[in-house]
Amino acid sequence: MDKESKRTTIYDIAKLANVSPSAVSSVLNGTWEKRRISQKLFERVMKIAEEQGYSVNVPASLLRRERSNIVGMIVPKYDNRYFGEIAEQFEAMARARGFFPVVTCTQRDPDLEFQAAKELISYQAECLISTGTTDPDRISAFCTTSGVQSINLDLPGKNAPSVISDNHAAAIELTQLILDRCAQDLDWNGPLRFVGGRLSDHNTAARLAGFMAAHRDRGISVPETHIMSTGYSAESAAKVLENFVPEGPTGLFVNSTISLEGIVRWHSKLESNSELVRYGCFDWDPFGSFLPGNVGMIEQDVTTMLTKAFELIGNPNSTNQQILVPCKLRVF
Amino acid sequence: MDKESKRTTIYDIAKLANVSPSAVSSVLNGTWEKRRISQKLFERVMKIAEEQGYSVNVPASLLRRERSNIVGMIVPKYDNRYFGEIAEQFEAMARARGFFPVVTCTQRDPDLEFQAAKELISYQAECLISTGTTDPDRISAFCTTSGVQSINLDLPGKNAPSVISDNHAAAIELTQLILDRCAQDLDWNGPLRFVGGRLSDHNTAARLAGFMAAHRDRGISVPETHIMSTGYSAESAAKVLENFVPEGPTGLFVNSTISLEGIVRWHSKLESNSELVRYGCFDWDPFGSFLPGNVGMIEQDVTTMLTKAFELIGNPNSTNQQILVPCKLRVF
DNA sequence: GATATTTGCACCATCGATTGAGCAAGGTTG
DNA sequence: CAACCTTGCTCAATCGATGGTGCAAATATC
Repeated sequence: MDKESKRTTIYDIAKLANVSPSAVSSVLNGTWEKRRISQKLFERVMKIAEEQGYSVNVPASLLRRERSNIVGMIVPKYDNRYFGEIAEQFEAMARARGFFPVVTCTQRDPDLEFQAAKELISYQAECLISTGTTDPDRISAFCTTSGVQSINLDLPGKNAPSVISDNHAAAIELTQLILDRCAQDLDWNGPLRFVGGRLSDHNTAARLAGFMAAHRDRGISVPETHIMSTGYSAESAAKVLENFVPEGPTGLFVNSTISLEGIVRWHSKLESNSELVRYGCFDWDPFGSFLPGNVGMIEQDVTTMLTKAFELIGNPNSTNQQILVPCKLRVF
Repeated sequence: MDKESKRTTIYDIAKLANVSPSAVSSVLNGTWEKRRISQKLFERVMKIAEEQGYSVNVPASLLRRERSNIVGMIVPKYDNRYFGEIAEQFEAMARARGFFPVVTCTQRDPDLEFQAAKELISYQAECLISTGTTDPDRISAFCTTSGVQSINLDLPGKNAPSVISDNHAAAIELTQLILDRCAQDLDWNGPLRFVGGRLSDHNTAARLAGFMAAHRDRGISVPETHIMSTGYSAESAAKVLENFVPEGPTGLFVNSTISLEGIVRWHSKLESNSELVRYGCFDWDPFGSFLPGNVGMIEQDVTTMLTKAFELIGNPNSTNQQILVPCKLRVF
């Protein structure tokens, strides 16, 4: 109880119960029956342990055991529903499977991502899930060297199995929806503009490909100036449209909720023709359906993605395949 | 490189470099100069360590050292900007201060909260920050027994210092804003309705007190039926208003973004008089300003709250005080 | 050139928990 | 009652890293 009092150990309890530390250990870690400790001693030790507020020293325990049960996850941001849900569900699912989840947020910074990965491995994580990581291959390579399993989520990599959304298919659906609504509401047939994201990133590329394919299917050609991918931030999305004043019907394919913030800001400030704007967004937000002009959003299937990811954990013969998970189109 | 290859240890490196493990250890943990290891040996060991992809076994290291530098945080949800920012900034600030942050999300489940707290302590966390915890005192009590510092964030407790928003003052401001807008836009003077949250929870109580005070200041009495606190969920907020059809001007004080979802859903489905509704929300969301009828939101000052919290860490003579942090009113 | 000092490392106990091996007391079997 | 089994524990090595202590070899001092 002193400031100086160290946490109680099995040795303290052993002394109090007048038994050996190994007996205490087996009581506290559940192997007491296998080790033929009497019920009576079990109860005595448990009582003392509770009185003393004992809790295992996990690091010490880890040192001796073979498995850590720690599963690490790297997430870029917590500022949207998608990553928030990934983190939340990952933790819940990991716990349900007897793992100890450790999630860390790396701000889309490749160096921080790598650094955090190394830290998680230092803490003896058995598996590392890299979510939306800018440079997943560097992390996977390091994991391989360290003998740690790694899995990519959301963005694929070459050095580890990847569970990602079927961006291409969903982008086609979303593009069709926006085009349909533009035709229906505005009597206008595109082409749409593609806003947000990074062309160098796999997901943006796949979505853009779907976007183009949907246009191609309808015989609509998209001028290069309509591809406005300037990164993942509300500011850059607002900026790229700053000087764009729609002179007639306009349709936008918005690449993320973070870009959507910029779009909505731009849209709300339009002095004219704002009612001639329709857009859809790849990613879901609970307030999305109340935004004027928003015709629908893509909700990625986090539960299925994580389920697939957990199926890979501890499965050493998994190849570096890409597992595509279909998305859900939410129509407003 | 085998599946079976254990991670490389200082002993492996020692063998390869033909030196003692303790020399390797001091090279790798930075104490080599103090321990008078030659520059030459330093370089030799570092080279081998890199080639072998060595990374410290933190648990083993922790076992021997006195400090773990682990700071744990419990967060209820990642489904809104407030907690998302808390988690994100906590991690960044902890890293900047040389700590290893571990955040875990406990779904507003008191048992899970307690369980997670115990786990974090087992992992030798030096300090535990309980954010928005239903039963913080139970956790603080356990921390005290275990000799671990604990700090409450967002919701106060009696057994540990608490850093919380000045809910009362901000609620007064928000209530005044909504009342002003109702008067201005609708020529109507309240009383407003108070929706969402739990009356048993300190923040809801403080906000309600502010809400009532602002009404009292203007000589407006609030009927009991206007207090509609039915918990933290969009469903319950929508449900409590399900059968309420405004017959004239209506003003709402919404207690959280999660409740706001329900409110907006209700509002968007109104068949008449929806233009006679004004509301404000205690909590900020980037899409909030685009929601029709929303006159303003309270943004809690996460950075200041966390700064205060970090000032408490390692400060044993901190009393179980409540530190109030002012909020920012965002007017739309 | 003898002594003192510094340099450069190795040795070993230790942190707390785990676990294979071992052993004494009591019980069973023939 | 001897041989054997079961019960109920204890002993001691071990996991990987750390750091106090010690000790040769190299260098400096007079």
